[in-house]
Amino acid sequence: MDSHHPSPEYSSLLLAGPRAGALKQAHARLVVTGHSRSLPLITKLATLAVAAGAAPLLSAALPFSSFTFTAVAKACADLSAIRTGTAIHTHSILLGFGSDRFVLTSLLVLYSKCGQLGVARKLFDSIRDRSVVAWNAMISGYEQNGLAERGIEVYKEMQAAKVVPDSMTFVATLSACAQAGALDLGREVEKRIVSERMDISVFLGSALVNMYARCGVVDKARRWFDALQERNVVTWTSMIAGYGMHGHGHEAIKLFHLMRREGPPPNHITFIAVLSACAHSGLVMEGRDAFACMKRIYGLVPRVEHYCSMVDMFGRAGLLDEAMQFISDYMPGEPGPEVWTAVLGACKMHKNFNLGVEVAERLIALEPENPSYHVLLSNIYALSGKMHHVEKVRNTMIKRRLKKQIGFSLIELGGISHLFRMGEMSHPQTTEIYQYLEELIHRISAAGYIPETESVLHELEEEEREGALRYHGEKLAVAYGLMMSVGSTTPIRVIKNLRICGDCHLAIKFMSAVENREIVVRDKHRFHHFKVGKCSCLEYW
DNA sequence: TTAGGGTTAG
Repeated sequence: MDSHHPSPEYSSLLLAGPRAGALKQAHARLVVTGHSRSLPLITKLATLAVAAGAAPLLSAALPFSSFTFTAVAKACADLSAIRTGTAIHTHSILLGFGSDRFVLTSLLVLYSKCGQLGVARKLFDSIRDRSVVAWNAMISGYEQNGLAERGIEVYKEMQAAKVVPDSMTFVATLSACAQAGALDLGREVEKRIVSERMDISVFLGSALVNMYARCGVVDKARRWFDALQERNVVTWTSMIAGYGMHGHGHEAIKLFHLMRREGPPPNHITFIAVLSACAHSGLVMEGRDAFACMKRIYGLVPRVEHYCSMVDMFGRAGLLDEAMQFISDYMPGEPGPEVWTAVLGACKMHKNFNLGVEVAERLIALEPENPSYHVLLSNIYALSGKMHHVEKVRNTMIKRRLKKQIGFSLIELGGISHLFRMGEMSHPQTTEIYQYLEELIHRISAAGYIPETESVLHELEEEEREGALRYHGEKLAVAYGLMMSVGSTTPIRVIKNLRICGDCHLAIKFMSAVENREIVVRDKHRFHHFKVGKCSCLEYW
């Protein structure tokens, strides 16, 4: 600025003088005309503001920079303060930072942490010359919000755009693969990491262990675990959880003991993994021990998840009385729906209908609009043969317009995912698939398979009841996988978004035997490894 | 000097 010829802005400040109201107007003018970052102008403004006794004006007048916005946006993201964050976003545009890529990336993160993926994606698309950081933030944004497939798409777009990935790209993408069960892509990423001789940080190492564990290749996960230079609590927890998820409870406990001897101290999440592993393998004594040492040795106060796991463990083992006792003796406060769901699961498993109905009704009273509780109640009624009650629950659901989640199964062949809903007809090879499935059902029936008709009663929609069992998505997906790989020995891998039903579980056991193929199904919560007519879950699901 | 990361389960 030429001090001999004051600019109009400078003049307007002089004109305003030490008067708060006039200074506010002058400041607004600076902002609007884009001079709010001019140090001489701001200094003059500050001097006059102090003279006017209007110091609070000052903080608002401090010069803004991209640093200000990234710092504040990050703070908002950490606090999930979306309202303040949105205000910051507006300010950044008004003050001329609307296309700053640092600011835009930090806002992208803010919106994705607050679950607003649509806005995050718009910001991402608006960034010119996106840095690798922006790409990574978008991939992990989708992944963290449960939209792993979208994250994978972004990774593929990134490859197509020839952006050079860094280790964080791989960490985020591996996490997306783990969530989506995209083993093929996970392996591809692993190949890149290895061939580029990338430094395997503890983050990247944990991501690899986690990917293999959650994609159903536990031994490969363990090989990575053993090969890592550095392991932290997350690495250990991923591996233990991996064992638990696959029904290898003893391995999980063994690793947990090793961790206690020579690893980092376990945390809350480690204990959830350990307790769940015990619950799914019938290791009640080991679970009790773990729960006790959690408080006594590690000073960790059990949370509702831990209580749930304990109840779940007792329940699965058929110790319903102990489960109820545990709730009343140990759980502080009123037990919430999570705990009752665990009890209900046990009632269903061990055919304790009276307690089951009581608990289900209690759950519906707690959350009347939650469709899954109605489904559970109807399952209990169906199991106990009270068909008129099943019908009643069904009618309630229709009246309240409660829909249960639509199930689907995925199978990945040659890097392409094929999706099957129940009775799926849109696949180009539909006719062949159904024909193959029919033959398969014929052969497993000859081997002794009898459909579990009670499962069909769980289906609440009218159209689903018509021969529904026969054409569940998982059966179609498995049939497709088998049909497309006759003569091969590689396992068939299917991912399902809900829990597998009893009938499909039985049918796939038979399929694994008559086709002599290993079939791996990942359902909403666990893995089922079917091999020569047996499943790794040992019916503990 | 600014922006991005790995874990549980129902």
